Amino acid sequence: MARYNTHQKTAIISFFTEHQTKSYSAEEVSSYLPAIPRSTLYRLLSQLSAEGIIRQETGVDRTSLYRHLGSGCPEHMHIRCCRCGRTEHLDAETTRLIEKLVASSSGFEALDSTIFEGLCSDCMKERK
Amino acid sequence: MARYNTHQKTAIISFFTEHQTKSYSAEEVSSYLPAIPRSTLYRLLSQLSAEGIIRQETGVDRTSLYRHLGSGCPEHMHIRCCRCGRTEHLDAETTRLIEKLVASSSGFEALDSTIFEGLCSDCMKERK
DNA sequence: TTGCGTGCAAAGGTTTTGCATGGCA
DNA sequence: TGCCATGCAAAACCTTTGCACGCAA
Repeated sequence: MARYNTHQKTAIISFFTEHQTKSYSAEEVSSYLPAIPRSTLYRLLSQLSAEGIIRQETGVDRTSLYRHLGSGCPEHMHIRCCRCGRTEHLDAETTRLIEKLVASSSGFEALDSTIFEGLCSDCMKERK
Repeated sequence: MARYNTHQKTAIISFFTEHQTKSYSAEEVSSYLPAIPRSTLYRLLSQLSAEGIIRQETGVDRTSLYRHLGSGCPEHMHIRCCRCGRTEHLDAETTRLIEKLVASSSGFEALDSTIFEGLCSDCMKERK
């Protein structure tokens, strides 16, 4: 486990503390902290996830997104058409309902960042 | 859009027609059809997805999985801990309930292959 | 001083693409 | 015959890793 507090680590924690409104890709974090090389960035991102300071999610393009764990900023789940790629978001009410269902069924605290995959109405019509 | 019916395409369609019980990675399809190079395989996999013959999903490791679209084989959704990686599946009842919620909210036909990300009970405890 | 963390460069794995050739209609 | 699809190789992309050096404690 981590032992030292380096500037790099401190800088990344500060970044997430100051940016709690959304999730960021490694790319975005890097653009805010250009002095930190990618290798170190990924190492720290992974370490901070393990420490429970930030959390790692999967974005629509399947790359990682990172978010401050204490973020009090509820998001809504998305659904992406696996045929045409169209992505929409579910309303807040549905998102909360699903969170509750998942929690009571699995004991996990589901993230609001989940991306469902499915067929949109247009693509369902196309399907003979 | 596709025009020609080549053996490669026919072979892949046959593969999925005969294997409807689960989703397959490109790697797995390739092991069944070793004569088809990866580039062609990916091109056809993508084309068949667009044609609505198979569908493309995201696996736990974020690589693509492909499944016959007509598959009458219901699966259950999964939830994966974004801290420790532990993955469990939701029971069938919860899965169906969520599918209905998503459908009525978005008009999309949600896939049972969705993977939620969240914090498992152990990791929630560790979080101070 | 000790050994963990960093930085660099290179590798890893999946998926995509350019281009000349081959094969379906 | 005309054009689409294939095959090969190489690239693209995000992320990980090996290794020697630097720095926190």
